[in-house]
Formats: sequence, C-alpha cells, structure tokens
Amino acid sequence: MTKVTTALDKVLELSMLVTADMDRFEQESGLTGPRIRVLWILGHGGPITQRALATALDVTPRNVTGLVDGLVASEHVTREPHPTDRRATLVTPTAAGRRVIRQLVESHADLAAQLFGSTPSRDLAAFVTMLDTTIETFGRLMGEAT
Amino acid sequence: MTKVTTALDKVLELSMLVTADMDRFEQESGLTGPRIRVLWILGHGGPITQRALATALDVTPRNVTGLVDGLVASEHVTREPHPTDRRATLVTPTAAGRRVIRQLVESHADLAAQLFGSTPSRDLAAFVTMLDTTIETFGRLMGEAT
DNA sequence: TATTGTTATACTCTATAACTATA
DNA sequence: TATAGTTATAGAGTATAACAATA
Repeated sequence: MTKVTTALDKVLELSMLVTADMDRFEQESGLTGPRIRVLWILGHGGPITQRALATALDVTPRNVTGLVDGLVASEHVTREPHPTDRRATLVTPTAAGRRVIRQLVESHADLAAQLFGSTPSRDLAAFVTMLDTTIETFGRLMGEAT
Repeated sequence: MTKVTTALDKVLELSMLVTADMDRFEQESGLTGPRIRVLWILGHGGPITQRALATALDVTPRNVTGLVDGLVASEHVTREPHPTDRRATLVTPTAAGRRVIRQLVESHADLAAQLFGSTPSRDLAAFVTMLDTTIETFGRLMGEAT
C-alpha cells in the first residue's frame, strides 16, 4: 500500500463517516436524503422554481416533481405561483420546513465544532490548505475528463 | 463563517468530488453503485455467501438477492454451490467481473497518484495525520450517539 | 419556437414479512 | 430451532418520452 493510496483511503473513510452522519439526520427527521437536499437548497437561497431546483440537484425536472410532491405531502413545502411566469411554481418552505432547515444548519455547525473545535488553529489552517489543494487538483482532473 | 465550518465544508466538497468520480466509473462500466460495491467486496475477499454480503453491505438479504440477480444477468458473477452448506450460495466473479474489479483497483490507484503524487512527502504525512485524528474523533462521536 | 412542469412508463435500490430448504 | 435465500409486496429515487400551458 503506497502512501498516496493511504491518503485517498482516509479521504474515502471520512466521506463514509460524513454520509453516516447524514443518514442519522435522515432517521431523526423522517426525511430522505434527496428531500433533505431540497430543503438545504431552499435554506441557502429561499423559494426557487422547480426548473432551477432540477439544475441545482442535477436531476431531471420529472424527478423534482416527485421530490416536491413528497415534501408537499409531508407539509415541509408548498407550491406557490410565480409572480411573473404563470408556467412556473415557487417551491417555498412551510414553518415545519423552516424548522428542519434550522436543525440542518445547527447540526452542521455542531458537527464542525465537535470535529475541529479543539484542533490548534495552525493545524486547522494547514488542513484546510491541503483540502483546497486536493479539491483544486480534483477539479482539474474532472475538467480534463470532459 | 467560522474556521471549523470552513474545514467541514471543504471535507464535504471533497466527498462530493469523490462521489462524482465514482459516478464516472458507473457510467463507463454501465454498472450501478451498489453492484460495483459488490464487485469491490468480491475483489477484496474472493467468493462470499449472500448472507455475508448482506452484512458487509449493511443491507437486507432480500436486497442482496436483487443485486446478485442483476450481476448474474449482466454476467459479472455466478452463483456457485457452497461446498459444505447446501442452503448457501457462493457469489463468484466471472472473467468479466474480474476485469471490472481490476479496473476498479487501477482506477483507485490512478486517482490516488494523480491527487497526491506530486505532494511533498512531509505535507502528505501531515495531511494523513489530520485525517486520522478527524476520523478518530468522528468515530467517538458516532459511538456516543449510540 | 422555447420553456415549465406534468403524465406515462420503466428500472434500481431499499425494506418488512412470510415461506422453503437445509443445518 | 435457527439459518440461507427466495417470493410477495411496497415505497422512493432515477430516467426518457410525450404532452399541455405559457412565454
């Protein structure tokens, strides 16, 4: 096992742990991953058309219809008329939806604090720099692959 | 935005890129994520019973039936009789299945080399140390949550 | 003509529950 | 009795294609 492979394996392991934490949130909220992603996007930009949601999620418009149907049924969002385009709907969080969004943000901040709160500032800065470099390299690789 | 949140966001961003790379492999191989995971496990331990596969994947036995059905249909694995237990089957890769497993291992090593191949040894060691610490902290958090 | 969202259809992954064959 | 795997059934996410309403 080479050192570079070890580094990638650790990154993968950390990814799996992050995924496990998301699963925990899904269990507790009774929501599914894709629906939580919808609420997350809503929390970071307010009401949005289904078309824009499809682009943000990188799924088909048909798929968004299904996801929004589910969130409407569970009363986390409503479909509001678009003020100027009568074809479009604005997916808008309800009070319950906003509550989940708040929990999402809190849970995210809590996790960050628990993971890195006691890390010395210099180590954390170095870690972020390495992550940045890796992300940038990755981005270049994916770009080439196109 | 606090520093700890930035660090977690970078970790999440890297996770998403890793996921995107897996998606690319799925497209190229014509296989799905769960089926690729089955082949990955097969590549790291040889023929395995469906029950053990269910445990390794953390899914139900019923689910494994479906995954193996798909891989049998695409001729990546066969169901072989267990030598001593007539209830069990041994999921075994075919030549085509072994080819995908080889590509999987190569692709993994390639990615590691491209991501970290030009990183100075000392920086890489520091990065792995930070990842280890983070993984360990995470493990403790998940343990407590139980 | 182009865009927004839906209906129609199909496939995969996932789960629980009941069942068969074997241990 | 307990275990390995399947059948039956159901829900969620995903996709393509055809369509209606509107821009």
